[in-house]
Amino acid sequence: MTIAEKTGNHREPRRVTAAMVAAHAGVSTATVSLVANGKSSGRVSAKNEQRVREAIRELGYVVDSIGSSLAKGVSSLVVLVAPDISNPFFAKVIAGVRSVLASDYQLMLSVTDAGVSPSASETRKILGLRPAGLLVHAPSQEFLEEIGGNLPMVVLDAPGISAKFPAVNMDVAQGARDVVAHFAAQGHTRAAYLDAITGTETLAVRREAFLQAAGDFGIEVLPSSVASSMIDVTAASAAFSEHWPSWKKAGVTALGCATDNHAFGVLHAARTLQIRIPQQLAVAGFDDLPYSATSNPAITSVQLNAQEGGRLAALKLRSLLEGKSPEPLQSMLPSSLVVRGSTVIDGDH
Amino acid sequence: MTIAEKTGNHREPRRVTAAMVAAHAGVSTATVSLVANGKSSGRVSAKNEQRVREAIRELGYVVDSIGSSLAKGVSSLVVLVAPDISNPFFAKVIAGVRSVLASDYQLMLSVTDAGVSPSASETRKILGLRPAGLLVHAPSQEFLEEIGGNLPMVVLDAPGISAKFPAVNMDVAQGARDVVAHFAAQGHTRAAYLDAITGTETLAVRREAFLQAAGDFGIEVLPSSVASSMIDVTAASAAFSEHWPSWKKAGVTALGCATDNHAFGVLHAARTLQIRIPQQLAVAGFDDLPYSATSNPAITSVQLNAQEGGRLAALKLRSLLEGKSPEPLQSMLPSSLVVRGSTVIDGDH
DNA sequence: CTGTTAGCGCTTTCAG
DNA sequence: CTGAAAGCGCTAACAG
Repeated sequence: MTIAEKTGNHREPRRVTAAMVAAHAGVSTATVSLVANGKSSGRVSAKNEQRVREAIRELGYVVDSIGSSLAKGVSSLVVLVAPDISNPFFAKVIAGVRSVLASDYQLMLSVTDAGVSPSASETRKILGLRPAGLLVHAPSQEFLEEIGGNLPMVVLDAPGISAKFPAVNMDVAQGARDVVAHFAAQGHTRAAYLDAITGTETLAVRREAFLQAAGDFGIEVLPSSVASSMIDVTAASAAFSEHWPSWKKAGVTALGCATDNHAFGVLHAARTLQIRIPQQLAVAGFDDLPYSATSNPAITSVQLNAQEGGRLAALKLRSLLEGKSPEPLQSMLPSSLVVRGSTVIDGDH
Repeated sequence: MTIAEKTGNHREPRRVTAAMVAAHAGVSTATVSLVANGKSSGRVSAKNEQRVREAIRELGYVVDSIGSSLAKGVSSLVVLVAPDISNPFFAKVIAGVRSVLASDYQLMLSVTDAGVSPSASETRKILGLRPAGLLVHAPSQEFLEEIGGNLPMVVLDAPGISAKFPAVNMDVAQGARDVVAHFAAQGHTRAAYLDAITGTETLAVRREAFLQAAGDFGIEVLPSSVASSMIDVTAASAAFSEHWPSWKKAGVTALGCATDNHAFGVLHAARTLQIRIPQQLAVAGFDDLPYSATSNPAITSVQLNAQEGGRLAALKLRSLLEGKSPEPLQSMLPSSLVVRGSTVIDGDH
């Protein structure tokens, strides 16, 4: 039977229930439940277990997660809440998470519009699924409040969060300082910063650390030299184009970007505006996307270990779900600055 | 109360049930259900409806999706199955989908390892959630078989699928022909193709159309000039590095890539190998990622309208969910070749 | 070891 | 118009 033939007729295929399996195997549904959930050891006779397994296979029975969730009060769903899947950086986080969780839990991604944490009503819908746990990437403060502490949850990339909360962070502050130090070493004395519009903590930390370090290194960043745009190449490009004239006038020769996506937008605008990079303007970003190494020029960027972050966060959640307390409760992953052609003429290509 | 204070105590917050609302409003749960689901018109008195609404607000009641799903036999979940979220292209598809579905359905993304459709067991888990419908991006044939036709479903980017099936496709074949025509116009006579390793139809179509068009345009593509790698900048880079010596020997001067990600890998390797692009090798890809315009050189690519594709697919699914038949059943979105510096010296930058 | 039973929270007939 | 009641499929006590 081809797919085409099956089309259109969405008739409910008679769902195989535990009761059917029980009848088939000549046992009770309780026994079926035990076997199907791997809780049979020492509670079901070998003979019955065997029978049930056969019946399950023959009938193609799969535990209905809805019924199961309702009975248990919780599903086996782990929801990964991410405000910015468009960021390729994020795919690595997922890979890390999957490597730990895939076998025992069902991972689902809750998607929102670019750069935004779920709204209150979206959050409630997520909670309505009764997930076993939540993995939250770069959440806004409001979102965390919304969730409250009544669900096993691990946050990733939320530097502002209390130390009592299971979390995995990237040392973006150090990254920002590295960027500024690098700018200073290159002799820059006036810089600008292109921020992202979003309530995300990690981005606030990047900006604040950048500004602070600038002060420490004697690099001037005028208030008017801090702009922001959505995390989007096009939006960043537009924002930069708008601000460049005044920045140029103010003597800005170096630009820190909240993300590599922003840096890409700047590169793009720079071509149109005939700005030579890095000679006229040095540009650095965060995230070190796979594309950042091959752009023109290649982008100097703060590299973050996304996959390891995802893996660690998933491990912590796993502990939580098993009733243990994650050890250590919080982890901080180092970041490192990768210097390329967008900040130095002879940079790594 | 701060988040920190709430930490650790995952005590079950007493869930507000319909029964509690009913008691509060002095009606039955049936009435609450009616009102909560907006089915009250003409079935509940204005007075009672008012009371129930108040009670709902006061208690902060939210319909429990698990209980609801069990009773109805289906959830309000729409699962978007995507084999390659690492592709920024995909974020646009999601944006399109959300614009149509967000308000009435709950959208969740099922993630897999890069480039692979869900395994049979993963598929069953997805089905176990009893989603209202499925949106499937670039599925493998096996996955479609697995699902069967017993669930409202719309596929995106699956050119091989039967015409009877609701689908939205991108005209990648035309795109491939455009690439070849472009190569021919530039005087190339020997080309290679860097394919993706995955069971995805759209990629097979890209390759076949490329090879076919090459024949038509008198461009030779030796069997040994077709290589493949995972959809990943690093993997593509390695694959290209490995094959380049023999391709070079064979006189290859143009390279078609299955995706822009592959093209990025090639660009990357080309730097190391000191291959001048496009003088020595012209490189073109598919997807026209946001990054493709700013790479070095900028990548000539087949542009696909991802967001519109997502929107159309969601509209079709919506029809299906409302019991209607999508009109038209299938849509084909045009593609267009964007010529840039990776294929012509004076290309668009 | 095994089956019976009572829900989980909600929707939906079906009498009143 | 309204409420009582019967499930949806499963799990967890609890008796045997």
